[in-house]
Amino acid sequence: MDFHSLHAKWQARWNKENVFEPKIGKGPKFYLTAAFPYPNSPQHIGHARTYTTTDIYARFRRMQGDNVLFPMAFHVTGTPILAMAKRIEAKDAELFEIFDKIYGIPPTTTAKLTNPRDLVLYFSAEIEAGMLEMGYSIDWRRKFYTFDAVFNKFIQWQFRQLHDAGYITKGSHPVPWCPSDKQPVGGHDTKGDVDPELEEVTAVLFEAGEGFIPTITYRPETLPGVTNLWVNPNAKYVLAKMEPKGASPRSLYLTQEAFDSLSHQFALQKIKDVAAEKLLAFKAVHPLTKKAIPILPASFVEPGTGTGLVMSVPAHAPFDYLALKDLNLLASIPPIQVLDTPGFGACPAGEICQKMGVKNQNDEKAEEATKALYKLEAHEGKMKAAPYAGMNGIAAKEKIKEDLVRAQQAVQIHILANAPVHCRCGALCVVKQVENQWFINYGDEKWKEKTREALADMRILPAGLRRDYEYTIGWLKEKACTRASGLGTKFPFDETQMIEALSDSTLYMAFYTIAHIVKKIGADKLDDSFFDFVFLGKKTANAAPTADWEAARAEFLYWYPLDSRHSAHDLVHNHLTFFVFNHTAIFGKKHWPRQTVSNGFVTMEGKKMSKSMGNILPLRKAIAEYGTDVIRFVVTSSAELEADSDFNQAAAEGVANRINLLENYLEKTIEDGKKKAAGRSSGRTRISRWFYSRLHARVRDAAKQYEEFQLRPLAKALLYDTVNDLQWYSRRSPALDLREFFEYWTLAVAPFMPHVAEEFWEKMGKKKEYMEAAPLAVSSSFPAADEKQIDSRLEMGEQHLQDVMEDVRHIMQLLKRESVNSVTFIVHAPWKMKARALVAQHKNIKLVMEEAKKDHELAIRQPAVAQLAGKLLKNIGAITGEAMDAAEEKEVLEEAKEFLSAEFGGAQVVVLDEANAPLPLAAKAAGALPGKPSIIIA
RNA sequence: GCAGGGGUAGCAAAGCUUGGUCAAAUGCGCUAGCUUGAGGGGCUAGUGUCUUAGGACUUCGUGGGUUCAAAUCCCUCCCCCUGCACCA
Repeated sequence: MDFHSLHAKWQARWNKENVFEPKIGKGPKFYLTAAFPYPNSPQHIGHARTYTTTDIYARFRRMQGDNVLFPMAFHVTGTPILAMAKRIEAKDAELFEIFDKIYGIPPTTTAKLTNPRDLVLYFSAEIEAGMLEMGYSIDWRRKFYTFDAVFNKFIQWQFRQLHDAGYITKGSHPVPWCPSDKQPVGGHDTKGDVDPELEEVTAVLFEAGEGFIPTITYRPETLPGVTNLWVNPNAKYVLAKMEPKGASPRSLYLTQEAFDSLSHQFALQKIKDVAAEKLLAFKAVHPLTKKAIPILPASFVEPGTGTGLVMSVPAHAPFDYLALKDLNLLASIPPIQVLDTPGFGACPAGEICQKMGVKNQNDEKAEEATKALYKLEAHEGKMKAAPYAGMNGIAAKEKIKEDLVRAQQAVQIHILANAPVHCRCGALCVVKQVENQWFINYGDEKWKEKTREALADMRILPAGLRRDYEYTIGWLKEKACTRASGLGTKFPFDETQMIEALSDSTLYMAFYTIAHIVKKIGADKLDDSFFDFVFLGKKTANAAPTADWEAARAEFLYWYPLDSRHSAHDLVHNHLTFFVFNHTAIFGKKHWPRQTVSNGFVTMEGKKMSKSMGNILPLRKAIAEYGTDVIRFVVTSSAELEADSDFNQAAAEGVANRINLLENYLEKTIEDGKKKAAGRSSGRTRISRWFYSRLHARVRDAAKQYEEFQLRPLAKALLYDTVNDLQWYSRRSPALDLREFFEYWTLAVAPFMPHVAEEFWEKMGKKKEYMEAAPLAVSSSFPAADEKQIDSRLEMGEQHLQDVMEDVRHIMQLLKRESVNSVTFIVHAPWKMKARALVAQHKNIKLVMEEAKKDHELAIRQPAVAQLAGKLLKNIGAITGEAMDAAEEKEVLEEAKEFLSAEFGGAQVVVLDEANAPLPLAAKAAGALPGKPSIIIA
């Protein structure tokens, strides 16, 4: 089949008929959206999953008779697009190569995309083209960009609503920061695309010299065990005045590096330089014991980490222990044990170093030992000294931290856990405490409650994600909602700030409903009273609703609430939860969302797609290579909804081959149909009734599977199992009766493979024999199974036949026979069925025999019954189900005699009853069981 | 650390809720045969071990337990993946 000409042909037809541009007020509605794409590069095959899943659902609902709206738009808000344009302007070689090698964009084209707007338009056009080629049933009239003036008006209205509700707050807040660009940095701003990780640590203050020595630690609970402090003898130190919020000013000793970095977090003033030697001459005062402790040199202290000064706990920190050992001071500075851990003595750090063979502070294994000991002591270690005695490491840590901060003996500082992180500009990133930061306060308890209420009424797919939503609602707090730069919408309460990307994408589903009307009205004519009217039904005295306003109001009321929201599952913990929050903040309960559907990602030949691996398959390239319907099918059906699906060549070719196979059968069916008189075939054979029983059972289950997004089992049934059935049917029967099959099958797979379906539908001709006539598959009704044709006895019969054939082959194999002259089947005597039923019922030989005595037929052959019962009991599970009786078994075998003979190379096939088996076969015949006839091959 | 998910035959993956028909679907791969001018494609059989009559035995991360019966239920341990925000 030529998939490529198919796309163009049917997409043109759909467009001509405007099938995807629904009008309001027509029948039951269904409104669904998928997370809009971010056009900073072309889309790859992974992007196709969410939209294809959504489209399959949209097409299914349409065939169920719903008036379906599926819109889309482009999200251009935020800084990644700016960063991308900047990299292009800087002629970033790596980026040019990725575009060239992976996406086939020539460097001359890339070079032109230095303006963010041009970049957006270029990539969004590319993405749109890909979506059109994928055949998505999108209403394109509603497309917009989040930097469009009309959308800006909408978002500003949304933020004023949030503000009025009291959900907008202001405060200060730490962010990863580039001191050279003077901007917060995200993963896309850093060298190697590393995500900067913020971490809060405790800096304990030791009085020394003219001020305090702050030492950062992850383990404040070990403070009682501090014997000394460490200074890097090669680092440059300064004395600086610090004014922390809510605490009195202090003079602190820091490395120059720490001073530079921490001045972004605290108000710091340098007083003077201090040489390391000078520090080493001081004594420090232990904040708990008030004892004087020495300050010693150590090479492992990194000047750029934390404050550049470290406290020493030789009993519990391998580095400290090793450094003291290296200085030969262990004797004069004995380690002080703080935590008691099973399996360890008075100096766990020393013991673990010995156990692991760690030599000195420069040994790589020291890090490993530190982690191992920390993990152990955190859970199993018990604090020895009051007031923390008996607590484990984790509990003590929190308590001590709290106590120290309250006593102003420690301050909390933020560091980058994965430092050093470098900005693309080359500068070292730091943590900056941003003042006057605006937030959306998702921490508001009443709002959380409302959101939980909304969630409780929503359908969440996959169902297991509900707990993720609940958890997310629980831990969300203030979310910074503005940034200094980026595309998008200006923050209405401070127009120097831009609303950031996760905050302007929580309510746009409502905007879609009116997007096409708003475009007509124009941004300059839009104000809050318009949105108040359309979304909230509020009339303001100074603004009388126009016809356009009324039309917009009608659209919103018709389409809302949103029936289904789709995205990949990584958005649950932010976007999707924000989306529910914002809906509850602004709309009444009847407009709260109904459902979310989250899918996994797509891997490529079993591996995660990544730029560095170069295994990204651009969507349009894939379409050109494999065809739309093949991609739609593979991407959505090769894994369960929540799991990652895999795109691989073998699977894609497998799907294409099966489609081609079906097409061949269809061609033949159409040929045969022309020869024969039209009309339903009558007098179907057993095997063809079997085939239709299977088909109708699948069609019956299909609707539910679409509704539940069980796309993998559904796809398996519709394509793989169906093709296997077709092959068995054609093996069993010389003539095939497939017209009805194709009519049902074509419509049942149409949501998955809309182009193939249309082609098949057209080939079958306008006059339908089994289905309601409809010009296009896309606008046909989803088929309802003819349940009268479903017959489990037929399925049992074919299964029996296959079992019997397998047994014959097995016997032949054991006898090393290549061919046979005859195969004789001896069907069990009817009384055995009775005995079987008793065994299944009682599962106990004694009870079976007692019952058998009451039945004349069984009573007269008790030894045989006992023997049979013993045999059946061995595999009790095998006989709990329904079974065919002797007559049915015989009928199946008799009917298939010719077929069996052909299968066994023309052997004579004989079917006998146990009762009338000839004497020489009597022993064999006696072994016949229900479901397992005796087989004699000769 | 917190939260969620997972470990099944060469690979991928279903089964686990509701224990028995599970040596365990299905696809891929592999082996053999047929078909085809070759290849691709298609068809058939096989693909844990042993077995000259359809059988037996051992398997579903580890170690225990419950049960007549466990991949499925309970407990221990080991290992892997994802997310933890200001970033789309």
